[in-house]
Amino acid sequence: MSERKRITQRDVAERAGVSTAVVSYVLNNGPRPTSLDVRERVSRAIQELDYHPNGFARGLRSRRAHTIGFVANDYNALDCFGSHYLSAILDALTAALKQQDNYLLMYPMPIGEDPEPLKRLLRSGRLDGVVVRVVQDPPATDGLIAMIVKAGLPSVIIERPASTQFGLRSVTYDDAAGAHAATRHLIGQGHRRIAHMVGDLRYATAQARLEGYRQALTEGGLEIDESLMGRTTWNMSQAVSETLRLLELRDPPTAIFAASDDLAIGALEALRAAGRSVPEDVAIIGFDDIPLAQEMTPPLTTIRIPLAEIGRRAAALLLDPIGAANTPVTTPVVLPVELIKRGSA
Amino acid sequence: MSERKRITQRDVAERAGVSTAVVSYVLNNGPRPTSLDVRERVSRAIQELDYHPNGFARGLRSRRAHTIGFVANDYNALDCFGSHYLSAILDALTAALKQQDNYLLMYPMPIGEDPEPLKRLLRSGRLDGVVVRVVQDPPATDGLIAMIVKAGLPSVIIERPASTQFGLRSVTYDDAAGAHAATRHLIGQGHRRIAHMVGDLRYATAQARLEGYRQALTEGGLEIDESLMGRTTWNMSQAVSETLRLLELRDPPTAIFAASDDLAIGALEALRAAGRSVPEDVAIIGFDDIPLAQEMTPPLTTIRIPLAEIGRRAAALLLDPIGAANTPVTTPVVLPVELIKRGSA
DNA sequence: GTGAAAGCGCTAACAA
DNA sequence: TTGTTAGCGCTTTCAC
Repeated sequence: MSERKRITQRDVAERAGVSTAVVSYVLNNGPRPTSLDVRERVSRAIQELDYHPNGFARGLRSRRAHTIGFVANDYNALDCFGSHYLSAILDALTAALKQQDNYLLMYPMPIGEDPEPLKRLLRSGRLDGVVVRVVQDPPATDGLIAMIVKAGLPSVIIERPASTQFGLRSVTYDDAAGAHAATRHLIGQGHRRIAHMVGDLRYATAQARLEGYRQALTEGGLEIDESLMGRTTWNMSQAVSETLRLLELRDPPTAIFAASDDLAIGALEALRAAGRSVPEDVAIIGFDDIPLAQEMTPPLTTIRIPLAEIGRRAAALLLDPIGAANTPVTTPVVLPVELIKRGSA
Repeated sequence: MSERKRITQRDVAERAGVSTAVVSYVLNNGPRPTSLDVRERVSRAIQELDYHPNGFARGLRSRRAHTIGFVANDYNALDCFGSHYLSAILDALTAALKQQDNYLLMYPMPIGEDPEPLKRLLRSGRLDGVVVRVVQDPPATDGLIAMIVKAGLPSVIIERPASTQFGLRSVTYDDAAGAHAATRHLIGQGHRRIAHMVGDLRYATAQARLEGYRQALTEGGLEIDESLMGRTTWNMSQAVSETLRLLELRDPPTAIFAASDDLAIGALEALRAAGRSVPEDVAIIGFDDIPLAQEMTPPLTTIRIPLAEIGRRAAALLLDPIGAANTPVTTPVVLPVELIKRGSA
C-alpha cells in the first residue's frame, strides 16, 4: 500500500507560514477568528499537500468522536439487521447523521450475548452517542439498558421503550393504536367474527398488537375468542396453516387482522388456495405496509409505520444541541401509525 | 451525564504498582512478556477501577483502528441500505468482524454525491479497510473506486467488480450463470417461448441477468425476441402490466424468467388474475430466493444468492493476515448461485 | 521482566 | 489576530 509520507498539520503550517494553531482554527472555522489572507494561504497549502486531518488525534484532543453507535439487539446474530424495519430506519438515520458530519458505527448485539465487548466500546470514548434498537419490552432489556446508561453517553432507544427509571429518550411508534385502528376498521365494516394472526410473542411488538386487538374487540362489545387467534412466529407458512385452521372452525371468522404484512399475505394465499375471495368472503388487514402490500391482488389494507421518521428523530435527539445531553429528558416520542385503506378490507 | 473522573492507564499503573508500559503489555497480551504476578495485579486494578482504554489514544499510537468502513453506493440516499441483499450481507459481515474485535462504520454514498467527505473519512486514519458495495459496472464506478484505491486502504468490492486496472479484491456472485441456469432449466422443460422480466437496467445485475438469458436462448437454438422482454425498474406492478402485455401477444410465452423474485411474484399475481395457472399454463422462475419465495402458491422456483457468504468472505479478505494487504491481489472471488427447484417451473 | 520517556497529531489555553 | 506549547491517553523504544 502507498507509503507516502504522512502529511500532518505541521506540514501545512510550515508551508502556509503559520502556526499549527492557525491551521486548526481554519480547519474548524474557529474557535478563534482568522484573517482572510491566512485562511487562503492555509487552504491552498491543504490543497497542495492533499492534507487530511487525523481523526484519532482530533478525537483524543477534542473528545468529540463524530460517531454514533447503533446497537441492534435481536434474537440472533443473523437477524440483527435482517428486518426491513432496520433497513428503512438506517437509511434515514445515516443520511441525517452524515448531514452533520457524523458517522454510524454498527454494533449487532444478539440477545444473551456477553455484554463486556459492548461495554468496552461504550467506554472507549469512540462514540458521542448511542441508538439502541430493542425488540423486547422491559424488564427484559433492563440489563442492557442499565449498562448503556451507566456508560454516560447520550442515548436514544427506538422501536420499544425502556423502563422509565432509566430516563432514556425514546422514539417508538404506537403498535397498540395501530392494531386497535385495524380492528375497529373491521368492526366498522360490520364484522363480528374477527381473527388475529398473532406474531412471535417474544417480540414486544407482537404482544402490543395483540393487546390493541383485544382492546378494540372489548370496546366494540365483541367476545374475545381464543380460538380466533392464530399463533405464529412471524412465519408466513404458519399463517397459511393457521388460516386453514380458522376456516375449519364451526363459526369461522369473516375477517383477519394479521400482525404483519407477511402474515397477511400468507393468509391471503391460504384463502385463495381454499377458494375464498378477499374481501368478499374474508377481509384482511396487515401491519407494516411493506412495498409488496400494495402489489397484491387485492392490494392489502394495512397499517403504515413511519420508519424513516424514527431514524430522523433519533438522529435529531442525539445531534440537536437542544435535544441532546443539555436538556432533561423530554416526553417520549411516540409516532402515530396510519391506516392505509386498500382493497383487502 | 456522569462526570466521574476519567480513569486512565496511569491510574491503573499506580494502583498496581507498575509502570504504564506494563499495563499496556498486559492489556494487549504483548508485545513483551509479563510475569504472572504482575498480570494479576494489573488485572485486579483494572477491575477495581473499572478501567477502559481510550480508543482514540490507542488508534493514534498504534495506527490500528479496529474499524472497517462500509461504503454503500446506490441511486439515492434512501436506498443505500434498502435491499434485503444488504441486510443479509451486513448480518454476516458484522458478525464476522466482531469475532475479531472489529467494528463496521457505515457510509451511505448516493450515486452522484460529492466524494470529498468520503475522501476525508478514508484519509482520516479511522479505518483499517473498506468494503465497497456498488450496483453499477465499470467504468461507471471508476471515479469512486479510484479515489478509494488512492486512499491506500485494504479494500474489497462486493456484488459487482471494479475495473481490473485497480487490482481490487472482489467478492461477487455469478449473475449471468444464474440467469443462464434458470433459462436452460425452462428450455429443458420443453419451453420454446420464454419471456424475461427485465430489472432496472441501471443496475448491472439486471444487465447481467438479461445477458445470461440471451446467452442461454442462443445456445438452445431459440430465437431472441425483443417483444418477450418486459422492461421494469424492479417494480412489481410493472411486472404485472408487462405480464398482461405478454399474454396479449399473438404467440404468447409459456414461461417467464423474472430478474427478481419480486418481479416473479408480480407475474404470478398477474397470471392468477388472468385466470392462468402456474406452472401448467405458464411456468415462472425468479431470482434471489427471498423468504417469501417458498411461501407462494405454488412455491417459487428461483436462483439463490449466497448473501451471507459474501459478507463472510469480505470480512476474511480484510482481516486475514494472509488475505489482506500482505499478499498480492488473488483471483476474484465469484460465488456460485444455486437453482432452487420448487413448484412454479 | 520492568521502568522512563518519547512521541502519535491534534486542540485550546496562555501569551503576545 | 497570531504564535507557543502543554497535554489528550496510549504504545513502544531505549535503558536497565
